[in-house]
Amino acid sequence: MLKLNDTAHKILDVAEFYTQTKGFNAFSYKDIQNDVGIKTSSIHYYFPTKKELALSMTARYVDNFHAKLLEIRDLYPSGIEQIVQMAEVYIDVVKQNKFCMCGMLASELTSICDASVAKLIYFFETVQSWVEEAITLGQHQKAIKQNVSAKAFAISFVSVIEGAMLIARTKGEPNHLITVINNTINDLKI
Amino acid sequence: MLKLNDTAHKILDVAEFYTQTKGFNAFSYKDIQNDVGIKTSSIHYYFPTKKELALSMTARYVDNFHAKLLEIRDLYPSGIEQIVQMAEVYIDVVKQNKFCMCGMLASELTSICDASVAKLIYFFETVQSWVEEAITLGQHQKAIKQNVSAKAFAISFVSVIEGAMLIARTKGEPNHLITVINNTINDLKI
DNA sequence: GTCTATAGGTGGATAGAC
DNA sequence: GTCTATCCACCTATAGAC
Repeated sequence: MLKLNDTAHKILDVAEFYTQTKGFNAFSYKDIQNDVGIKTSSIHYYFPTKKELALSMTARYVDNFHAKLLEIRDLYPSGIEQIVQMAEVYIDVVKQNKFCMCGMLASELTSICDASVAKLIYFFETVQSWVEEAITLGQHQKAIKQNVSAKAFAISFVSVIEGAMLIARTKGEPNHLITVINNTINDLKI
Repeated sequence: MLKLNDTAHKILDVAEFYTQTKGFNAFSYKDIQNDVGIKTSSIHYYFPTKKELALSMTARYVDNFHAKLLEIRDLYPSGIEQIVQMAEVYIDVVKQNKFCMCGMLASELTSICDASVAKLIYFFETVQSWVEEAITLGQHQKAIKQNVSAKAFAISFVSVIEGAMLIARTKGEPNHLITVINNTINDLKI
């Protein structure tokens, strides 16, 4: 990720917020102007086009999210607890009436550039790999059923979270996501 | 659903196509004008506002999708085969580089009216109920594991399909969705 | 780096003729 | 029902002063 100054970060904060709450096509440079207190022309100084803004925003989000996952891995020695904590991150997102930024941009795929799409692909693969390793760890710790395929579970788990967030969103509360996560994790346990 | 004439249906066809491929916020009345061959002002004759267009489009889509599910139920006596056929419908959508309309609108939730949101909620509940009944049927037919909770499975299955469609979309091909579906259905079988 | 000013286009929507 | 004509607000983006 290129280094960004404070103003650039504030711009990305606002862009990120609107992307996760309303969608990338549902906010404008004027919205950023109002929230950051900087003119639209100054936003163009940092991000010449909206597509470039999307790329910087996505790159930063993907890096931050990955860092959060690595932090969870450091903090929790239990594989199953790592999965629970990761799920908690997503539940928090829905509690704030937000959607996963990468899920949102996946839906608005035609509005972003190829480099941003590549970041989305990398994001989902990274999260899947992280889940796969947590599952494998949990199996070594005899806390997760041995007949579960860590890889297959990881692929489905990321998908089910993304989908459940979307459905939870329609109801304005996270219960749907929480139910899906609880059922899925309970099925894992020995 | 209110009765619509041929022109209204053509307008909705185009709006539906763009919503599923690009998103509701990513097309304009001018796009419809170009594809249908009718001026934007005439579109407003049928659908005074874009939000009303969204509502009619959603209502029609939800009805059509439900009819398709009932048709599958009529055609296939096997519960497990009903699930396979339902999954096939979603795979076809992704093959056309489309996303589920209701998933798309769930992401763009802030751009539609409350009545449309209610249709989305109804849609996901309807599909879940249909899946639940197919699972219960498959269990009576001794083709699906008895220890599976039909209700819990249905909730997760709809979520996993929506999420897997979104992730498959980033790669431009349906393999991710197909993998998730195959893994999920294989786990069901006795 | 941030501003004013503005270009040039597109958005949804309306009035009124036919 | 469909058209022409038009409104005006908004959009992304740029030029150039400070």
